[in-house]
Amino acid sequence: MNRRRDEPASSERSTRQKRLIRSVFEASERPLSPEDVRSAAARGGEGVSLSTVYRAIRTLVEDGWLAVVELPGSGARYEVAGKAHHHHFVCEACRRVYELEGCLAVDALKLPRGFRATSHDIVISGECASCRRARTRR
Amino acid sequence: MNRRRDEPASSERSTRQKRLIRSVFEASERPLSPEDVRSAAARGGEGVSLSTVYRAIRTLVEDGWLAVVELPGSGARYEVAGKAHHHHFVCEACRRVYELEGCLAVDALKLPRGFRATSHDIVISGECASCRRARTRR
DNA sequence: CTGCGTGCAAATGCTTTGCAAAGAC
DNA sequence: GTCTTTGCAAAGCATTTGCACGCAG
Repeated sequence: MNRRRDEPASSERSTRQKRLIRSVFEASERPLSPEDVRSAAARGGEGVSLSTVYRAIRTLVEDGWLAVVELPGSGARYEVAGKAHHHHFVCEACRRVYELEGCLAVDALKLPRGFRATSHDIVISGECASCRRARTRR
Repeated sequence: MNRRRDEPASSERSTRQKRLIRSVFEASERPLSPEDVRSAAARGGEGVSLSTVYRAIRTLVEDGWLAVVELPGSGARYEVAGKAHHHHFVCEACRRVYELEGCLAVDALKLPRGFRATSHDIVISGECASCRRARTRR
């Protein structure tokens, strides 16, 4: 039904940079910012320029290969698309982003007459287990 | 229990600009961006500089008089705090922000062990009634 | 070869900050 | 008069874009 999600649009050229950027996302279990991607890519020897990361991300989002994750109080982050519908948890202490399972019945929120929803974003903020543990001694 | 929410902290001076900025928020029924505030304020003859708006907003948020509204894909907006708990709807066509009544039982989203939630943001995106009407002819 | 993709630097757009002048008390 | 607040311009950031060169096909 949808285009395959494991490769970019056909008209694009395969370059070292693009392959590297995609592998960084595939290896990550949490949403990444463009800078996260650049530094992660840099760790592997050959790097990528930030502008290339931005351009690649834009294309990958348009291709549907990446999903945008908007978080309150910080720039957008991205994660490989196609995962089961889920939402995120942001730890206010360490700023790490966790993926949560499942989704509320958002349909329960009644919209005004004539309004039609196409998507929703839910972000829970709080304190993650490791920060809590660290704070409450040990 | 909480500080009064109808006036700023006591140590601050009352200036024409601050009074104007607060009145703009009180007169608005939807969240405003700093630029929204500046232009709304400007309509009333005497204006305010953007930097003053930014400074006032920051103070008002710290005082708890304003609440921050984070929207996917655009800068933060602000609304007077103290309203009943609610969420927002962003029309993807006209970009207007509407307030929705009620709230889902967010507690239904199970957090991992040890995680503690302190707040949540829910934003529904879609098409509002007036844009839909305009699009479907008439 | 032909042309898309990349890196760098410059340009943006939004928000913050330094500083001298204006205003509140 | 003293100390806060304002406005403007400059500084910061994050993101985008123009361009010349390099690499994929």
